[in-house]
Amino acid sequence: MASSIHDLARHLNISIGTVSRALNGRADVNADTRQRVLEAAKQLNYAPNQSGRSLRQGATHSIAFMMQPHPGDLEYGEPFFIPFLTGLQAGFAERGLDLIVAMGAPGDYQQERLRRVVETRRADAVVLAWTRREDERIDYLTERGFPFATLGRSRSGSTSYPSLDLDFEKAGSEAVDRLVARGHRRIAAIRPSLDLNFGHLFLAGYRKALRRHGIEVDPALIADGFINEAGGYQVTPRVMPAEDRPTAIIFNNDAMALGGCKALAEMGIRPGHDIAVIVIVDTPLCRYFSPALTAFRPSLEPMGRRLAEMLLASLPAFAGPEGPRIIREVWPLELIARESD
Amino acid sequence: MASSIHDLARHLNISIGTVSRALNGRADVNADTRQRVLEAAKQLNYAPNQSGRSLRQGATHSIAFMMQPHPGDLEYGEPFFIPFLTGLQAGFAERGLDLIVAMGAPGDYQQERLRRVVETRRADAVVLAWTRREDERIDYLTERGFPFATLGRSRSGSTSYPSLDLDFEKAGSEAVDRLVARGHRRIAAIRPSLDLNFGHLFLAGYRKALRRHGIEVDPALIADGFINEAGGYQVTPRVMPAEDRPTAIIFNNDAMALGGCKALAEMGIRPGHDIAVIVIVDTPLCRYFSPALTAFRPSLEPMGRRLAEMLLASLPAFAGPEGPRIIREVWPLELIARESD
DNA sequence: CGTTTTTCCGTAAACGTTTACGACAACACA
DNA sequence: TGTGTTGTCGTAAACGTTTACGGAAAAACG
Repeated sequence: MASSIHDLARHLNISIGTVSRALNGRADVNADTRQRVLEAAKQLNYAPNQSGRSLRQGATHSIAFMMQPHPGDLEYGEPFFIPFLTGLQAGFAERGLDLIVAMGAPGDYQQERLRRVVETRRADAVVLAWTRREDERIDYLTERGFPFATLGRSRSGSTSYPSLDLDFEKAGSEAVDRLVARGHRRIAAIRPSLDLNFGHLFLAGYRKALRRHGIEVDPALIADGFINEAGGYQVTPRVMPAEDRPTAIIFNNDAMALGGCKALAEMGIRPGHDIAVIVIVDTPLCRYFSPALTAFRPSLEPMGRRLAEMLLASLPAFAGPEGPRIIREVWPLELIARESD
Repeated sequence: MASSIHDLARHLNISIGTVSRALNGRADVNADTRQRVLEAAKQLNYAPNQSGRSLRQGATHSIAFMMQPHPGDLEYGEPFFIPFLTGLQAGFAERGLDLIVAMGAPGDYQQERLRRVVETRRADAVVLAWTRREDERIDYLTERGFPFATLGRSRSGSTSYPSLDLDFEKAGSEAVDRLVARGHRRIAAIRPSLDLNFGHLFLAGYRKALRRHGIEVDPALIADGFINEAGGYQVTPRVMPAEDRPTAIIFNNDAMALGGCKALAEMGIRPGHDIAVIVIVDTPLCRYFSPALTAFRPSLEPMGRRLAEMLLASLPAFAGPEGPRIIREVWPLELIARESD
């Protein structure tokens, strides 16, 4: 059915070795021969069998992005996703690598899927997202010596891997600054209950800024819940006591913000009127919500592209002449002022 | 580094053939031996090298989903995506198949990427989305004899492949019925300008329903544009003439609807008050938009799961004892009444 | 006990590549 | 002419599996 390198060689009356060398651009092949091989390859539309190549070279020429829908994403759709992936794939494609996104079932935290990818050598490296403070995936990969990069930092695995993260601490801090400048003193914070690292960073920034402004941190104004709309809906009322209510809320996640706003509305509290709302990571939903939510926006597509570069720079096979190096970056979030604060 | 079947065999003092047979559950291996092999495999955490397996078996054990972001998706995020993929991956995982999402750059219509996947035999079959009326990808795959299934129908490639589609014709028709029942007579329709098949189906349903109600189809009330927010924004004014304006609009796409509503708002026409709006494919954005948009909702996760089943049923290697069969289904869309109509 | 069947396992080929190695011819140089 | 160099190509091994085949031992059977 599909043509192999043997067909090509037979068709040209030369050996498969020469065909392979011609195709791979090696120097020791006559210019004429190379030309003939390339033409014949196009004509028979031959492309080397990936399994054969991988087996021989010990490299799959593909990078796996471990993607794990959270429970609730089925209704939500995770709009964060496509722009980042588009950049990531572009960054790898430039170096001839395929991006494969490896999915698991929602909620099972990838460990099993990750092991499969690594142990069956389906990819040459992996990209992790949703990093946790203590992340067993990172521990596993470092222990196994398998190359990877992360979107987000972690305390696991020291700092011996490339990582690209957003400055959630600064964003949390800036959100407080902005609210305080507008006269707010009682500011609530809502974040995911998982060990997700950005939740910790955000809260650190929030706390620091409050102290800087001489405002005492009130534990009653901090809550966490499931990282989805239902989580926000469920947990928001907890930071809205009957008396001495907060006048502002910062949500660490867009889905939680939407659920939270629903809860507020049901309590008769109008976001943007009776209470100020700021969201840390902007998505299209923040823009279309009513009132449009003030939010901090990441530049996802460039981030994807950059993380691909960073991972490749750490791999001996792809690093430049100066050798592999570990790059770690923290990117800013840009405040998009809208109507909700 | 990574352990091979040879290591395992040496460790157990048996031949690699026996190891392989034990691992693959063949009958001709002693129960004791099998037990020992399985334990040793777990202990050395051995998993068969995929490249080796694929090469020998001529099968990659993976299915490629061709995903192609449209221009504009970088801001939009395509929320359709994750729920469908989650179901798709679940359906394949049950049969031991990996789903790999093969991405290309935005806008270049996959043909190149598809060829690469097929010719380098990176997957055993592919799943196509965004089918067009005349779809060169389908032509290519049928001509090449490469197995595939589609989300959406097409006129290409006869009907010799499994396909799962939504009943856009019925939805278009029901949308008109609903609007007419509420007293509307001048109803505009906006759809994507690409040859996307669902755009044709929608319009057919729209036309049929109008005629059924004795309403003449006015070409001035039908327009098409880019399938994104900018497209909707740009094209909606064209169906809003100064006199004899439509009192309702049906959008064939959520992103276009959001852009269209923005254009309407700028013209001083309030969706849900001054004009009725219905969207054919619901996404979370329709729910959160203000006014919340009445829309037709697909059940994406079950669709993904079902399409996986259907593709597998068409493959000799996975079909049941009754042999492979081509299943084609059309699923209904459920009307979610909200505030905009 | 002899013969047949069954159970279990080892051997070796094959999948499609890439690449180290060596061979051969042509050429340059002294 | 002899020696070394360069350019080009063929040969064959190797990557890690799976599997057809055959054989030896054990079991079943008469």
